[in-house]
Amino acid sequence: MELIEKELKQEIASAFKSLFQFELDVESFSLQPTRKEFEGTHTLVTFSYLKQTKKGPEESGQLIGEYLKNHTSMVSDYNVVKGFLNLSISDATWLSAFEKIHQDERFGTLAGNGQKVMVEFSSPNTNKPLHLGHLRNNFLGDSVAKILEASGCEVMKVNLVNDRGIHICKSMLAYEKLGNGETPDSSGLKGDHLIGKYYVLFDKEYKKEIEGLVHQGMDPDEAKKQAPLILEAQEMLKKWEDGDEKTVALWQKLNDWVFEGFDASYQTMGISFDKIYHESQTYLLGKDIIQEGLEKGVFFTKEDGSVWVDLADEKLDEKLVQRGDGTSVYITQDIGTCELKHDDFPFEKSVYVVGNEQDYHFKVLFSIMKKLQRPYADGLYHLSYGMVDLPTGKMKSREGTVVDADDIMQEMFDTAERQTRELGKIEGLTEEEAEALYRTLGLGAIKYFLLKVDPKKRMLFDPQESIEFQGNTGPFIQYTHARISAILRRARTLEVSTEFDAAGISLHPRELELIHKLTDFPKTIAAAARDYSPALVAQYVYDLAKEYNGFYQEVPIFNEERKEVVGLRIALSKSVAQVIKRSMGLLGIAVPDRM
RNA sequence: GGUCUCAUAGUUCAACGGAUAGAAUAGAAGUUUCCUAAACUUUAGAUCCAGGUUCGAUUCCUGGUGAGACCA
Repeated sequence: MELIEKELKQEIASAFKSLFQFELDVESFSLQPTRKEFEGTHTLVTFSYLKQTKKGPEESGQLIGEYLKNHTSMVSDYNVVKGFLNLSISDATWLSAFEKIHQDERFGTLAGNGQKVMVEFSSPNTNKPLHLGHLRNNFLGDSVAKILEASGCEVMKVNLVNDRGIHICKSMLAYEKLGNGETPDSSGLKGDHLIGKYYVLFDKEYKKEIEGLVHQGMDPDEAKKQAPLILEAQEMLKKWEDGDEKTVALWQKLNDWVFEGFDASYQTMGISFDKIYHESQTYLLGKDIIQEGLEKGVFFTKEDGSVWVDLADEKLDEKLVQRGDGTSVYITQDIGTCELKHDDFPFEKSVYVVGNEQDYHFKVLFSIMKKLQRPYADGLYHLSYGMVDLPTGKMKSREGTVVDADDIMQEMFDTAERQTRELGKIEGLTEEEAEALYRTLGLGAIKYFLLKVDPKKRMLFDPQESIEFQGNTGPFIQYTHARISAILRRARTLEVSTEFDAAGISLHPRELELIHKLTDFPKTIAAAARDYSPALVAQYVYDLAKEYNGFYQEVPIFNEERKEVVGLRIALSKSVAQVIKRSMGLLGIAVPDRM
């Protein structure tokens, strides 16, 4: 499927066999792209094979290069620089590879492999709205799911909502005690924002109480535990767990508002889930598995009755899995939920998109599942991502110093609108079309910005400067697509043929480079799926778009005198547009036909 | 105290152990009678420090420095 490269590897393997009587494993060696300053497109590093060839690096390269040139029509030329054998592929080979791409509507989609993969992401708390960190999480999860699907997996996207616990009780308490009974309708606030407001309010009042107690001479740590508000919140949590009607009703009402708010945000983001789990339904799970673990000797009990697992041999220390009074800790319900998820959707792999502050937690969880001998334990994967920093410092939701997800997206839409108007690009568009375009561009910008960075690294988000529409950005790629669409429209009105005759054409270096990039698409999907890395796709599509812009600038596409060449270039443009569209689709980004 | 991440141009990001460490942006200089200038071309600028492994280290190992997270 990887066209050219795979065949070339086979030719090289047979060269090794014939020249050095050595069986080279086609899977185990890789070719590198040739650096720009040298002739050729594929490079074999011969340093690695000197033992097999029993010759010097340059002589080995010469021998292999000469053999390939004489024995296969694929290789048109070669050159050797030190231990690097640079190969040039014949135009005919490029053209026939391109012809396959051009004719394949679904080019890049890998054949189904029957593998089931679950991807869990988003996982919001219902006491506050989504923020910038959630955007990175949501876009990552959504994109990884799409990439896995394209690589041939059957994917199920799930969201585990944290809708119970002390933090929700804080919002509930503040709403009841300090609120005036306002609703999303009466306040004009989205449900999640309304509840978030009370969460911040709780914290403010709570801090006041602590200060007061400390002022009276109480130890600060003690004051945090003794403040009346926190005691009340704990009382409320207990009532909730006991099923107190009034408390549950309040909880239900506020949660419903929050979910309405979340749904609106998800819709704006353009993401969806196949299934939603609620912690209020799952928080008691896992206890039976603790029992099972005790019986199997995976866990052990301490004097106070608490249950532990010893992971010292993995440098993970001892970890509590159940308290002395028999109540659960976080990991208990995660063990149970993991099992539940597998019962619902018997996956080979399960990906958790969760921030890197939980690295330790997931190491422990996965280790426990292995010790419990779950057959799927090896397929569990924590897609850990770094925090998104702001220039002003850390985000703190309790203090209200977060960048709100809805606000950011709105800001992006506004920026897109302003820039589009400034460039005078809305002529001929209806109001709705223009509005849709702003959204497509704004969303493309923020998604691309968050996805192009290696997930595991922390990244900086500067609302003022970071989001640009020039350079390595979503809109740059979207623009390239729109530009090609314009060319294709023009081609139709001119009734120029997009057919091409491969015979006797000598490819322009820019064309060759473009075809080369196109043939890399399936390889990119495979790599991105293997590493769970949308960043690889982003990098790929940026390179492709950039290459196309260079091509566009340098090579005339509409040329009345050489129709057959023109046809080929239009066909090439069409394939590039198609691959851009598919690649951006993997990132969850739409590409407009005009902008 | 223990464990885990990260460290690259002024800034934001790249680089299966490979060639002269790439982009973008900000800076300097150019390109629109011709398919969309949200574009293109030219230019200047970087691997935290000290060892080790080898034909070759930004990458792997050890120690240090700095930033961050987690565990009790």
